[in-house]
Amino acid sequence: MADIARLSGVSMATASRALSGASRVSESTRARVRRVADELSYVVSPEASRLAGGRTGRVAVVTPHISRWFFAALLEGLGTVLRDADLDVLLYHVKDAADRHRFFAELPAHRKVDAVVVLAFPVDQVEQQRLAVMGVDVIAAGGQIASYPFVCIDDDVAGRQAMDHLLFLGHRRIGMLSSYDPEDPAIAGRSNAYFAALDDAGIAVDDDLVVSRPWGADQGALSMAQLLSLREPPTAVYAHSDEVAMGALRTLRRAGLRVPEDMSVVGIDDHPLAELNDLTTVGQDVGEQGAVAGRMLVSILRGEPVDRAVTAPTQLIVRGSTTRWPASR
Amino acid sequence: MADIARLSGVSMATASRALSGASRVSESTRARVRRVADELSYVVSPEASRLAGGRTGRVAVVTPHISRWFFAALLEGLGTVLRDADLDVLLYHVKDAADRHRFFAELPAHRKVDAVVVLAFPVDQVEQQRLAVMGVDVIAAGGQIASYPFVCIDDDVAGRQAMDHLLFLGHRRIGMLSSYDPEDPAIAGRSNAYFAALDDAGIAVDDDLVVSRPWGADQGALSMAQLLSLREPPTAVYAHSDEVAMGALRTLRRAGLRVPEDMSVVGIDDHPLAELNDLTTVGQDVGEQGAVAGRMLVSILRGEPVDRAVTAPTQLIVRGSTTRWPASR
DNA sequence: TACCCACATGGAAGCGTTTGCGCCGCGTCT
DNA sequence: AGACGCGGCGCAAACGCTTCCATGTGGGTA
Repeated sequence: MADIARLSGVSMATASRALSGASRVSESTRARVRRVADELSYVVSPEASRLAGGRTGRVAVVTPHISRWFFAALLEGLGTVLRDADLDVLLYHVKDAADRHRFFAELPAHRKVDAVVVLAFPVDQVEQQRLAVMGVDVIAAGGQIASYPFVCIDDDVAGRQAMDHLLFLGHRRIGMLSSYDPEDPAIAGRSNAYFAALDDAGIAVDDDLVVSRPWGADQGALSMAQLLSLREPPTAVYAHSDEVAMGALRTLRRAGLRVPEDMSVVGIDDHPLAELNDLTTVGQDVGEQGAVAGRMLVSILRGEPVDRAVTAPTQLIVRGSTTRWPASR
Repeated sequence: MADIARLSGVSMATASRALSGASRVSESTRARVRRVADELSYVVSPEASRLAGGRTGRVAVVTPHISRWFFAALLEGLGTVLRDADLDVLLYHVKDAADRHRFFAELPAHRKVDAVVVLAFPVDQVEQQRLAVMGVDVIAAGGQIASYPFVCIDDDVAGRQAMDHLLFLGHRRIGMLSSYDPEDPAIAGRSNAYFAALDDAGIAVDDDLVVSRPWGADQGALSMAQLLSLREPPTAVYAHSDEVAMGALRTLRRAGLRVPEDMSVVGIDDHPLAELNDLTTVGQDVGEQGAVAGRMLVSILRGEPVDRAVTAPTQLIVRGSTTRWPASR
């Protein structure tokens, strides 16, 4: 930087101010310095810059999954906004309990970022305290954590949309393909919706119709099989996510059952491949949620006030996997 | 750091040495300093550390896609290895031509990383020169760039495995669902394999059987439809990727055609949902490729010599979407 | 026993910015 | 016309660490 200051005939102080933005420098000086810097393709050292007092310009994103569509889409939306705000994304993949423990114990992002974004997993009290020692802002995307600002869908609502659709179609015997995932908070809401909808419709819960397995398409296939092994299987199933529903679809196909005539299936998420499978689902715009989270974060870093909670809309998307019961002919 | 030096009764120089690793410090001193640091949950400032001379401990990963399974899986494998090596991942999503141009023009990662990993997209001469001004190591994963060390599958081989399978089953009239993607280098090899396989089998190419569209399941569906609009459709189709193949599967299902009896379908990649659709494919271990790339990178940063090219194995995975032609009964 | 050496440690000079403070000169207000 | 205010700019002190070089100590060697 000393060089470029000399070459543009100003002091380092002025050069710094010229390059770093809105301080009190004349427009002409700024332009000159900028031009010199460009010619030498010079960029300020982020380390030195940060050291001298300032932000790191980096944000940590911690996520339990990367290759799962939902998380990747969230990350994508988030990344776009952060990039536009000139923030770099430091990715922390916390894939299992061991990683998780290590992450919170060692806080690898400590002193490296201005904020952390937690993607769709709950953070317990102890972990929140650890996060607090980093002394940075935290927000949650795709999942809800009371202590931090967050953006996500309302799982109760989404679940109700799916269930009410099934009920409206005349189904009375509805199975639930429930997913549990130690890292995923979304589940409770989606399960609650099932019970609430049934309750409102005056239908008693049949425990046999609720099957719970880890998340995953293959697990969905197994869950569906379990329902098909019942003396009296359901006429429709509500899956916690599209991947699970797609697994169920396979089992149904293999069993020679017709969808939707013999069995209606509804999922949640509107996964890109859901359309291919003609799956009725409750859609959400995951990328947009990531983007909203990104914008919130930028505001927070600017010191502006933000909503502590934003709920993303969900909407039933009717495709060919659901129909009236008994099926009209 | 001054604090922890004082508290452990040593100079800053010694404290620094104790914390940073293998310099000449007595074991007892080191332990004492470490303990004090832990108690105060102190970590060295990466900025200051870097500024004083040293690596950034960061690696840039630049990728054209995030939510596409292949890229996410690559990233996942890569991230795991880099994390174990105490390297942070800075994610750069270069989603379109504009992003791309901006990335190479501004080099946002300049001075921020020790190395950059390019995920499965070609970098032209001019761009390579830009990368060179960053003065860091570059490697490619999931795609091949002659100038840099890389790890990826051999697309010619993978394509041949798929095509030869179809040919072995007796198919003579084989369609190709080709994907083009300005960002994706893999395509040429997969197309070449088609022509080479046909040539070796003494079958003339019928241009009508080759349909080329942008990547994507929905595009695959359209491509398949195009083949079905032929006077004489093929008896089998070879898709450049599983997503495309799954799109084709939908079209076939809608057309009331049976797979594999009426039409065999083979893809490439072994996408997680391929199994659900009982899709025969040529599998590759994408996560492992990412991991290998990560290990290569770590070696390079250590100054160790590495292979400039590693080819990941691929293998035909036979499922239910392919069968003999004419179909036995 | 005297001397050399290796090893553990301390002192201090940077590393490349940002920024508080002060200085200078010009336009304005009275 | 003189004093005041303010914009534009330079000086130099941090920022928190690493590392070169010097110093002191104990053990081994002749």
